[in-house]
Amino acid sequence: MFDIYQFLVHENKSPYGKSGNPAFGHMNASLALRSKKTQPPDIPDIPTDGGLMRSEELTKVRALDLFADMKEETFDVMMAMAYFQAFPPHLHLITEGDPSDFLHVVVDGAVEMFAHANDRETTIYVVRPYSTFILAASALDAPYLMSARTIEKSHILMIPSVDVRAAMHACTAFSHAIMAELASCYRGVIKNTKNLKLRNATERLANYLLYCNETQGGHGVVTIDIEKRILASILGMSPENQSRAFSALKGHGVEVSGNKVRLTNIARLKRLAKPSPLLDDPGF
Amino acid sequence: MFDIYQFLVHENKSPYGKSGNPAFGHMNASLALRSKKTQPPDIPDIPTDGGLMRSEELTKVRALDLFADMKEETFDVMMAMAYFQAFPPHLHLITEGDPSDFLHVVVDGAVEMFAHANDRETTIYVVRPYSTFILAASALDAPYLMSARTIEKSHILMIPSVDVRAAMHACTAFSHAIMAELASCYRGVIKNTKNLKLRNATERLANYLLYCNETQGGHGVVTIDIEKRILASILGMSPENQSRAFSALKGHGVEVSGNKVRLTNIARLKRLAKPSPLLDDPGF
DNA sequence: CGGTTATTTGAGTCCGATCAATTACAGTGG
DNA sequence: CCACTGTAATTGATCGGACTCAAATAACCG
Repeated sequence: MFDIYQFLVHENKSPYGKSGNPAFGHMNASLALRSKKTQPPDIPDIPTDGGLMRSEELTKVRALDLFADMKEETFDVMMAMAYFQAFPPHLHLITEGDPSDFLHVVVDGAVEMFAHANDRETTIYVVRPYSTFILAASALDAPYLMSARTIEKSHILMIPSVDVRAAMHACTAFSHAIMAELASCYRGVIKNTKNLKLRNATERLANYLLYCNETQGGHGVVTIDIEKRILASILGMSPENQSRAFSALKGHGVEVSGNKVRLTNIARLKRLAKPSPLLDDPGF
Repeated sequence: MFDIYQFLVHENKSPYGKSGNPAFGHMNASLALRSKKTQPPDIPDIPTDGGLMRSEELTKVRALDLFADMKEETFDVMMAMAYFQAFPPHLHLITEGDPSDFLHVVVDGAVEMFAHANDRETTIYVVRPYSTFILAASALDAPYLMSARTIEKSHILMIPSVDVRAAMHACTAFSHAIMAELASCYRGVIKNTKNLKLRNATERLANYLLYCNETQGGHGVVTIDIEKRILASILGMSPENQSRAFSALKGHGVEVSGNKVRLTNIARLKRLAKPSPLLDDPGF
């Protein structure tokens, strides 16, 4: 299902966003070769453990909506062209403007999608397993509109875009699945836009907490599973402002300590947040 | 080609947006029946002139990227199910949350797409001929995420979503075209998001003017072909603020009078606007 | 021409960003 | 185990961009 909270955007001028391990922060990903077809850039001085997915992982990838209905043969041919690779945290994976050589599937870890203009940086969304990113660019053979970096140590499956397009022509079910995925992504970004423009910072944070509560069992105990700095980015505010938004929510049944949040009065919080399926529900 | 300036968003609390002919402003569209299959809502007390497209119009529709490669037969079958309808200005066409019964093709006029939340209204984008709207919802059989109203008297072709989906299953070329269109739309909204978040109001206006200049011959004479109020909405600012942004641009080679704008120093304006293909170029 | 709507201009306010400084925290190495 | 280091998070103070409200002017339309 599609998740709008992966599609919230933030202008980020602060120096925070550019941190990371200086040994990796500004390098491109190294890629262990596993196929003959497309040659990925090979930078051998970064430790990696490229190789085969475990069968459990492959099963989960196969089960993605995007691939679930693919013909066996098409899937196998496409996967034979793919690379599976481990990346350290804070590694720059792709750069906006570059040609979209690969469709990426996050199998483990987390990847931050972001963009630049002027001298500002914006986090667009965060991708977690199991899901794909830059499908649109791959499908159109167009340049990336966003850059990507790992947040944590991550395992990523990289399928050459040419092979994705070949598979799409070979298998109707796959092309329909791509279509559905893109439609869903489109709607996600539209919802994100509505969220950003129709709600203020505090309302956005409140809705995010309510959304987390839903996905985490609905018991009023929420764990924020990304850095607050990135969450602020995702929710479209500065870290300082987010801190103040949390304070503002204390009067509405929200208790924060570190990355744990307790919602003690969900009805009250909803009165403030006014959640709407046309804005918040994935898959609506 | 895809146009990001149809995908700029604005929070609009002002009463301006809700104006229009009071006789039509809050009614749903009436539709003259032309086919047996899907029954559109029929509100006969609004004058309409539903009927057949002129062959020139049909040719233009057929030439859309979305339909150009369709099999003759599939196209004809689908079009036999469609309605062609004239609507007066400021007529409310569709409402967010409603099921997406039709794919709309604007053949003449202009349609404003907008959305609500809390008590605010946001204009998402404007559709002009020849192009479609709410393809994503039609393809997924999902509810509309946006509402739509005519800006001017408009001629709109309405194709029942069920027939769009049937055609998509009957014709691979069509499903691929839908896929490409959705990918392009997705990228447009991402660009819009970047535009909104990485540029301030004045920069957004400056880039819009540069974009208009490109599409209108590049001679430094630009006509703004929508109400300034709606443009402000499209560019993500209040009308008042837009007025001030125009003033701010006077020092950068911009002369405004009514809806005519002269760009007397394009290099200077570009220095301010910093246009980027990853943000401004349709089809990039 | 008169009435309506759109645009502009001005004044004041507020939300959120920025700057600066402190506190909290995680990882590192002694 | 505890300083040391660097980053994240919070807090306070200030600033600025954009919104709101109000009113005047301009454009539009019947």
